[in-house]
Amino acid sequence: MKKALINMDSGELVETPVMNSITIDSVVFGFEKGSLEVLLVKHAEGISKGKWGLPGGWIKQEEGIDEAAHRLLRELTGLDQIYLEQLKAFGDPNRFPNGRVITIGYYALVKREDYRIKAGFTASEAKWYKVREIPDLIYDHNEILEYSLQNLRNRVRQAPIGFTLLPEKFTLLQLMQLYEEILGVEMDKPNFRRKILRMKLLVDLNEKQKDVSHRAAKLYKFDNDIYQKLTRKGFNFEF
Amino acid sequence: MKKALINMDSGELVETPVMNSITIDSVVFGFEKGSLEVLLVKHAEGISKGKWGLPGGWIKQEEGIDEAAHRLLRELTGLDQIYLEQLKAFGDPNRFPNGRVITIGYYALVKREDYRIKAGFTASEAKWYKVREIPDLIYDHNEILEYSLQNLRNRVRQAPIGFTLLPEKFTLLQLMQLYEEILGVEMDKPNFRRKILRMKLLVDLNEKQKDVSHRAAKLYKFDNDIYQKLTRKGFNFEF
DNA sequence: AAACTTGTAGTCAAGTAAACTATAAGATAA
DNA sequence: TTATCTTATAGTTTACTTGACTACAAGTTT
Repeated sequence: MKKALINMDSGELVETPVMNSITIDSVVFGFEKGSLEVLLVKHAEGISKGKWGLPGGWIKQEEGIDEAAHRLLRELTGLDQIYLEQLKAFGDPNRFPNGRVITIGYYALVKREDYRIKAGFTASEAKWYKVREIPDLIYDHNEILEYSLQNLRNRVRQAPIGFTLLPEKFTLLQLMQLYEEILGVEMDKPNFRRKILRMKLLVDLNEKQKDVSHRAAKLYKFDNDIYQKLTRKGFNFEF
Repeated sequence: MKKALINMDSGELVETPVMNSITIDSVVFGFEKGSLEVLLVKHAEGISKGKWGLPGGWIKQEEGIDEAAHRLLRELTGLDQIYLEQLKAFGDPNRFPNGRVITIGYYALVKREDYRIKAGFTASEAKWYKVREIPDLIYDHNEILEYSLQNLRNRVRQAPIGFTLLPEKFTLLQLMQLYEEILGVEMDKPNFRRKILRMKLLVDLNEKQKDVSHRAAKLYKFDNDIYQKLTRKGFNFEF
């Protein structure tokens, strides 16, 4: 068994410096058919066997925390190079049954179309749950999820991170429904379209939807350059 | 020497569960005479002797992290019951010279008038620095400070946390100058006053400044109840 | 009393938002 | 092939908000 020994007065690491009372747990959001969903994994071992929880794990001693979050997500779900941001640390002394473990929460936004290709999981191990139908999770994971949802709702009004949840090419209606779903409000189509187009953040692809049983809508994509410029001078998405 | 022993495979704590590779560092903001300032402390021991840094320390095993942040600030500066919020965790593997230590950053907003009464420090141990005149700090504390400043600038536009930096009773001009200082912009007095009064967030105290060498301005205070209501439906302070 | 400083009120033009109506472009069914 | 349905897109109107600016009020200092 590999061990760590720490002088509690100076805080100096006396033997091998390790970092194993800290974990990372990620809330991975996806959007499909008008619903906001979260990726959960089923725990295979220990007391929490069979229960669902957020994907997560231990930080290695030589890696940064953002780095660890990316690695863990890659290991658990096959997702790579995704939008991932730190939420905050959760450290209630009793959040974890055997001893004190602090966890650093992350939230990720993924395009479901990409996930389908890269996933290394079977349905019994990882599953998308609608945010309105989340079961009882292990430890304080419900609290972390709730916090990240609240955070997402705030963030989405300050920065155009919502786009990260949509496919490369999307229609204005899809975008509007995404905002409606996240913020829990109803919007007016003409007004939404005018407002978002005025921001000049979207690029008209001069393409239309295919295989839809109604008038096809124009496809747009998100322009990252213009977004960078807008962010620097500060802006917000009040709908 | 008190020690901790941890099984690195399962993550279980084999002996006394401890939590000492995690610290807390707080950025304490204050506002005086039109300047935004940060409280720094001088390090008395170790390699960093004589250098300035953020007030911080180790989390105890049986306390929550918010709790620890409050305790540490109380111990180091005598400040109690202040506005304190978690920023995020900083965990670059090399941020700390002897071994891996993750720190959880907090930021605090205090009323300078209160601080003067409660401080238990002499000037050689703790000092307010203007944010534009911060010296070289230990470890990655400059980075943490920079991050918290950025965070403050964002937060201040979403929620009326700025009030926390002002005395109980303040004038509209003081409030405006606070925003100007934090956001680094110039504002128009009449417009600012109209905008902020329309929010109905301030209570007119029907009192005036005293001992000023010009026409005395009305004093206002911040109404917490109304703020709570406003927060629930979401609002923002764009100036 | 004049000059000065800061506080407070109001005006006006330009822009924005919200609610709503109308029409266009396809798809499907009678 | 015409009518009907659904979704996309354009435009109108009214109320409100913003930003720039002017004016004046209320004290202080010289």
